[in-house]
Amino acid sequence: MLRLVIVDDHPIVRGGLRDTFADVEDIVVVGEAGDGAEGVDRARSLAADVVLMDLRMPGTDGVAATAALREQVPDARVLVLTTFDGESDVLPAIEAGAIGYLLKDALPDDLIRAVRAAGRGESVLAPSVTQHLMGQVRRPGAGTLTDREKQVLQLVANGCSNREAATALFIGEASIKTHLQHVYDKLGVRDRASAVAEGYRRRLLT
Amino acid sequence: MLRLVIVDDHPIVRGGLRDTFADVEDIVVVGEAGDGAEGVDRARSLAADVVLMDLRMPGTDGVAATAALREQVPDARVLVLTTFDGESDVLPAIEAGAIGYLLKDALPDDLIRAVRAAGRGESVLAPSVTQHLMGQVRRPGAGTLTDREKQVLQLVANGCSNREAATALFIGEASIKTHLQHVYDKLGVRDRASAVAEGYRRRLLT
DNA sequence: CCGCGGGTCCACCGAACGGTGGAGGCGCGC
DNA sequence: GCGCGCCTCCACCGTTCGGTGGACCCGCGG
Repeated sequence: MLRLVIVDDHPIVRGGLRDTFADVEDIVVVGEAGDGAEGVDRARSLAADVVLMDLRMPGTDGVAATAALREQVPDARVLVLTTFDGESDVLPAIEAGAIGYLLKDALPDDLIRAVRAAGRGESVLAPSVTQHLMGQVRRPGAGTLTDREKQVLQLVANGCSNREAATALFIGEASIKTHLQHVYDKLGVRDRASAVAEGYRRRLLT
Repeated sequence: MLRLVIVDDHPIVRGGLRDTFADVEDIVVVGEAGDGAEGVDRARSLAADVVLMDLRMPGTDGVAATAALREQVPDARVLVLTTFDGESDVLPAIEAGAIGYLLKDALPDDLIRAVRAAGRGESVLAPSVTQHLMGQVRRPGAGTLTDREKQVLQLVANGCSNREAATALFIGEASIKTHLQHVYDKLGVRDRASAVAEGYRRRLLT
């Protein structure tokens, strides 16, 4: 029997999750919490096996709570369940010790399977998260942009369209597009805006 | 008679500028330099009235050279002449003490007029630069994004399309577009990528 | 010598974005 | 009560972007 604690600031969401596990024989929801700090308390006092953790919450957020849990309740597995695959949340959450990362658009069955997997110490990631994570891990050789790619990204950050960047570097627009595609692949993003964001996060841009 | 010094790392560009001023009666090009440090020396030893300064150069760049000039040769006016309106260069250059900021696509006549204006201590800015600068100065009330606008920008930085951001905030796609338009206006940019860049530069994003 | 990575370029397509000019609702302060 | 800022939403349009699957050239090193 897996003892599950739900941490989410929305009562509606908590209700939905409780329902999801209501008639699952091997899982019992032993507690709930509306913010991170409360979640850590509940998980400890109720000896949770698995904690379903939302990330964006008022007060102590999910990442901080996850880190605290790993320290204070090492036996509890944290399964992140968040609304959007804000790529920026994935790494912090996993670094903080989350064992899995699902999106709230997951099917109930998937969620149940993921909780069981978490209970066994296995990792379950949403597909899009997996992809993003691979982009990160693929670092050796892939996390590093070539000089040209950095140049192009910098120009894009400075407001250049592809055409303008092409003029700036005295090359064709097609080459800019190719470079940007490579940048997207290496940074694990799908558009120029988030590529710029990643560029700043990784201190590639000024 | 205005004594002009040209600082640019490209000999071709220097040649073109020399030609531009060749038959201007009230301006004489008294010296050239290929990098910032050299430019400061020349401007001092040749008693320059105006220094045409490129920004991107190997070694001492234009911003550093401008700052050095303001200190060592306070009588010399620095007129920045750079290739692209990389918005990121405008503020540093002006903070460093440049009196004007032109783009290299300026017409020769505009350039000549700008040098004369610089000699008189007047400021000349390229139109797009002016706009960007106003976006900066318009800070009281305009440099500050509303909470909603910051939320939208953060989502965009995290890789959301307009549609995804709309779903995330439980509002319509049209509202996202409106918010983004306001963000563009306030930050003085024209697309989401450079909005994200500005967001990081102004420490609005994480 | 040949592979490989980096840089350059091509064509095509659907989708997304940016620009414009509106509109209404809400809360706040004067 | 009225104005104003903020948030929400609409339609239309041209442009740009992203995705795909190639292609060639060059320099370096095995």
